[in-house]
Amino acid sequence: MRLTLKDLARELGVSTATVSNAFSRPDQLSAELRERILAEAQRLGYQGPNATARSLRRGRTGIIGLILADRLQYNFEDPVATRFLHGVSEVFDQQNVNMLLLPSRSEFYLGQSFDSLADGYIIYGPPRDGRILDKVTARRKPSVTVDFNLEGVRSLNIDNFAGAHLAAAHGIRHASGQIAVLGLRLISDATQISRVGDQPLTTAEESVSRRRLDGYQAALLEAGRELNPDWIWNAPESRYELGYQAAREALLCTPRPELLLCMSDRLALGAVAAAQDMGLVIPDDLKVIGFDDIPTAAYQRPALTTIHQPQHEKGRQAARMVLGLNNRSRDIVLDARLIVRDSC
Amino acid sequence: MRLTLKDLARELGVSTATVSNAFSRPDQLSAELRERILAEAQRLGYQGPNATARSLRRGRTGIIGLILADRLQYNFEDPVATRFLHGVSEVFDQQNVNMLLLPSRSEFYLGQSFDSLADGYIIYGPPRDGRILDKVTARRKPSVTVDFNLEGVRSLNIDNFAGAHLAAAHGIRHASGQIAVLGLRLISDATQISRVGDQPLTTAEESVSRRRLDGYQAALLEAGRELNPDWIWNAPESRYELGYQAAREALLCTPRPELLLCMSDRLALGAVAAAQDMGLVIPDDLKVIGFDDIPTAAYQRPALTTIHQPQHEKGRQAARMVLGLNNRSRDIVLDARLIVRDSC
DNA sequence: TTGTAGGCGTTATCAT
DNA sequence: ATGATAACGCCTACAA
Repeated sequence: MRLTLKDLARELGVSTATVSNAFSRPDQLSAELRERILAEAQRLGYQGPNATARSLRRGRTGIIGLILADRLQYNFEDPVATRFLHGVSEVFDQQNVNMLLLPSRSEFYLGQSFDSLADGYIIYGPPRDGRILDKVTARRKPSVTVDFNLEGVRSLNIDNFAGAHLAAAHGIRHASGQIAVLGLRLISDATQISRVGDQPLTTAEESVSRRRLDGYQAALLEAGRELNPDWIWNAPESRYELGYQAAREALLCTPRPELLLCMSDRLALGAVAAAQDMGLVIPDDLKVIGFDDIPTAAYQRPALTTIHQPQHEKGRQAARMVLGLNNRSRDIVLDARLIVRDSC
Repeated sequence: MRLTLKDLARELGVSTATVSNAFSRPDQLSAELRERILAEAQRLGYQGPNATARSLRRGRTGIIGLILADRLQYNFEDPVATRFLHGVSEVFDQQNVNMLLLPSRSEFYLGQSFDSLADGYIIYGPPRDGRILDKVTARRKPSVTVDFNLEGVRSLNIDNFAGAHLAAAHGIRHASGQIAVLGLRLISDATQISRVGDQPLTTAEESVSRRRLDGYQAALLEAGRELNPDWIWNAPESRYELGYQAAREALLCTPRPELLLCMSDRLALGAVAAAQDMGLVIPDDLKVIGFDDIPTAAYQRPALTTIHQPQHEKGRQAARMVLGLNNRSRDIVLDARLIVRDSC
């Protein structure tokens, strides 16, 4: 059987309170007694207070939950997510906080409700199932939404509208012909590439991508140009292959687009490959602008012109917000900036 | 004040047991009553059983701890680690298991002992502080060590010796001149690049890298050649810049090495860049072989010849082992294989 | 099918 | 400085 604090107390002939103090509040007992207790614990193989019991009693666990919009694995695959997590973990590391990774599969929350284990939540992207959000907000624990907004919860975003605006404005300065957009999650529940046309789009509140689209459109409008929904493609996920596929479709249309505005670098990199495989030269025959500024965007030849968003810093900020280390502003919006390289 | 199961029971005029069953064991009560309870819970804003209390009572949490050898952030940065986590999370996703990421900072375990929260552990790489391992093994929970071995704990490794042997054997078939090794964590507590010389090395038990070194040496010996410790450089971490720096040092020596055996692809990619910056042409002037086969190794020009290790599969296996889904063999060793590309 | 009650292992409060 | 004791919120025999 497992040793408990009580066993140890009995063995030593002291009270459980004292043993507890020996581990958790050294100032409450004499150094000498504490020493004796710790030594005995060591000898008997007692590993310290049971974390579950302690959490129950104390009302907190030292764990922050990260609710990830996508499948868990996606977040280890996509450099955008990875860099965000990297930033979060940097702060958690410093603060001795544990990170519980929670996918947003609804079975999880609706059934098991492990969620109450965490002292707070970072919600990275809008969960597919909205009921999860209800659950989290009902807990009234410190929470931060990232890349979307939720009534009554602090949020952290980049300025997607402005970023997209920069991209489009730069793009049309260099391309006068047809423009196509490779969008990301513009349509709920899509599972494959599709031309947007008259399908209903997500709203600006719930989606980063929609705000990017609005940014593109505003810039075009200001230049007296227009973006027909038929020239917008939607990808359900930010993946190279989907970018390749969508770009291929777009580039086979007439008139062939001269500018591709892509809502992620991974889509853009796929698009570049597709163009090259069709014998097009970038940026001469086709200009491509990405979004995110992932590391590969800079390595790639031609290097990708894109919008930089500070993912790592975003992660750090999110962590600081949820831990209450950042009590200044309520909502935070970080800047996005244009990085001009070779593709446009 | 927070609602508890008891409050809900009182409100409804039923027993706490019934309410508990409504949430956790639907078959124990009439569908009708359950419905009523759930509805009332919804109405009052009761979010389901408190996870901490439930865990205390049940003795398990549905959480698996991942003890990461390095700083937490390193694991989101290094593609080798990332792909491993990706594999783990794939299985956890399916099995409705939560993943608690634990860095191996000792303060954590020695003081707070949050560790007992987990139902089991995957220990990815040897923690810097060995006492952590004592703590974990003392808990007697299902555990798996990855990339190292620990008495009494199931382990998962790739065949590092064989992999390195393949690399070296291939290398000397194409290069007859001087050979240099860019090693990884061959020396404990190193914090920067250093030439190994007569510094003491880690043992084969505790380190992947040492087994790789043995593999290199065995292959060279079989070919009647030798590897002088003066031609081995050590990097404390697998990073591009360290590879660059070490390679630069090595390539400035006389005779200039013709073959670089690198213990990670990131080191190798840095080495390639260093060589190119020195005006060397790969593979004509210098041959480079990496280890890991990270995605970039294939993209890069010249594409990197390297040893493939199935990181994703390794993650899946580790997850299956710790969850007891894999009751066949005790220890597992996965194959590594040579991928010949352009750099050698 | 539903209710009663003891205990999971701690820690905080209040005595002594 | 140390001890006694009552929670923390839930689950599960067992009884009804």
